[in-house]
Amino acid sequence: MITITDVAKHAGLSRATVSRVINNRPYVSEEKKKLVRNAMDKLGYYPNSSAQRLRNQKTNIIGVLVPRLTNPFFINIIEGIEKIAAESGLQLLICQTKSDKQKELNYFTLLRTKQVDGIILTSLENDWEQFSPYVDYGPVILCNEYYENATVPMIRLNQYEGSYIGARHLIDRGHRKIGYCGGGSTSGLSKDRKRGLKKALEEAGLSLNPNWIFHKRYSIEDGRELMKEITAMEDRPTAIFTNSDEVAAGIIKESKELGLKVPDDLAVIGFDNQPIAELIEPRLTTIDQPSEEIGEKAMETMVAVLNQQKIDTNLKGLNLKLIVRDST
Amino acid sequence: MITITDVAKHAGLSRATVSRVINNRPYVSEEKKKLVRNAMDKLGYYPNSSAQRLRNQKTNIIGVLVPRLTNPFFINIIEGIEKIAAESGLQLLICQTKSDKQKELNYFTLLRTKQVDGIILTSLENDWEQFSPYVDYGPVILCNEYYENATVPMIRLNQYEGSYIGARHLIDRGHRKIGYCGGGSTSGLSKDRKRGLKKALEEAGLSLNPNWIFHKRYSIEDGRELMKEITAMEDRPTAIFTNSDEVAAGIIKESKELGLKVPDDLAVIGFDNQPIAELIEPRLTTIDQPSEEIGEKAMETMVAVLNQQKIDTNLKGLNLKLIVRDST
DNA sequence: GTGAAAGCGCTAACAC
DNA sequence: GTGTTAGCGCTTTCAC
Repeated sequence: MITITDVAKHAGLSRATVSRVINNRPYVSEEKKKLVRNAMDKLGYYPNSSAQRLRNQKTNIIGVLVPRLTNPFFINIIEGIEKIAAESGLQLLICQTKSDKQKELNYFTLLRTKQVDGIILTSLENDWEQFSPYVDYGPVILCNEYYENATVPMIRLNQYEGSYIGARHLIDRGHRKIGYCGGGSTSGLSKDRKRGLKKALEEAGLSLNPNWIFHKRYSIEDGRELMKEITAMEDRPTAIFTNSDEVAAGIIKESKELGLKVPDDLAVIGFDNQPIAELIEPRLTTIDQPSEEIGEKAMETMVAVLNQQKIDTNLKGLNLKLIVRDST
Repeated sequence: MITITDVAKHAGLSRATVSRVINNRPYVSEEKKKLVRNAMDKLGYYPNSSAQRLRNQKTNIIGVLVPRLTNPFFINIIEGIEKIAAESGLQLLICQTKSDKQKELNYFTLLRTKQVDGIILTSLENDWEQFSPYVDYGPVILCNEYYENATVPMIRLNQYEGSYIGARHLIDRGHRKIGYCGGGSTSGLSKDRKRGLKKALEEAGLSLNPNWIFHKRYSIEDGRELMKEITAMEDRPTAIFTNSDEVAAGIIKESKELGLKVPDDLAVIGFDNQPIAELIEPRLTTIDQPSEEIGEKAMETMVAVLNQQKIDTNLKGLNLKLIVRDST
């Protein structure tokens, strides 16, 4: 392996000077700079990042926790994060929690072992109480998910509003028996979505039937199962509000096998506005989330925090948009 | 920050002994082991990985290059890679090349700056000639894509066969005017897919019409554009063989807007067997690829290489399977 | 079994 | 402007 010492020798200079050139530090004459550059080229020198990291006590890597890579919504967030990261010369370490509490917590050792300079969380499995002790080991930022009482910066969407306009849409379409398929965790997002729905129902003099509340459904397959469950009920909702386009797509797919018509027999509203929402038939009415945008904001915030800038921890949420298509 | 020195002091022992305990080395008495463990717990000590990496001259990180994270096929490969990586105590650094030649090449600096111990490539933008000089900087393994003349281990699928059975299926259905939408790069995969198609055509006394060959289409949007192009032709194919379910889905979607019937006006065959293939209507006939499996094999090979085991560079390809649904 | 000491490759005071 | 030197936190001879 070629080291800085080799380059120094080859250029007839000291390691300090070579280091200055590598890091674009001032106080090096053009002449010596050229000498160093030549030596580096000739020897094919590349600085050893482990050594740099040990010396500088930072890695320039940010850990990004997502539930799973199969969900386009999180890929979009990553896209936004990556864009800003690249601009700031930071790398990403992408970690799948698989929606597992323990895995999520374990990834905080990245911070403790100094493998990353900070962590961005896009989903939350644990309660804030579980997290809070880990937050001392380095900057942590929440992106998408949030807690009311967390003390770290949170980049969030206006889930309460989003859920409200979705529910209103169903009510305006004449539905009075509305089911809900949502997270059911203790996070702010999860609570706010349910709150928004309830608010809309209440305003219309309706209430949320406990039999029509379904938790922890994420995938297309989950959606299909859910549809089977619903079909088996005596008293069925006429519309269902879901937490993701995947679940909604599963419901629609299964409804066809079951010989039921969407939206006539069951109206379905998704969440995310993924590509699949356009592809499936009937096309999915859904709530569009500016996912890439929150990714960008989260990373910008991380950069600010790493630069010791003070920032507001609880930023106001961005707005969501209802996309009306054919499933409602 | 708590260092090994702190732990040593606290336990009243030397740093060497602490290090032995951390790394489960023999020749430490149970008594002292306990002393060290207690000190580590009490102080909340975690070893600094930059220091470990510098000292050990390895990172235990493998770089994985994929074109983009939005493609489920590559996510599946990653899933397989990750499974074996976890078992071997290795971490993954996932990198998107965005199908950019330069970006792909740039990621090899990860190897040169010792940020990763090895690289797994799942797609190829550059020719083998471009790559070969970089291969000296550390272990490189090809997974999915391959070159005939490459000197690195290659985990591959039997693309020639896969393409052949797909084309045969189309021919058996009575099609004589078959279009092809494929990579068009110099990689073995790209060449073999075209070869398999040509072989099937030849056997049936047909040939590939140059007007019906389309390159570099990857996304749903690309598929829609492609369908528009095809529709605008005077002499149109009656069936099209695509390189991915996304493109195929785009074709189907657009055909509906255009008022054309799949498969009657145009039969479409996909590649990958992604979730979308089941969801879209008509459901997609496609070639199933054991993507997770090649990911696993690739990582197993990487582990073997890192352990200095000799391995065969050009392993025989795994077989592909035709899934017949409604689009053909 | 245990410890002292050297050194992985790099950067940054500090001296000149 | 440039070089000398110390040290980031860790592991591993080598001596005892």
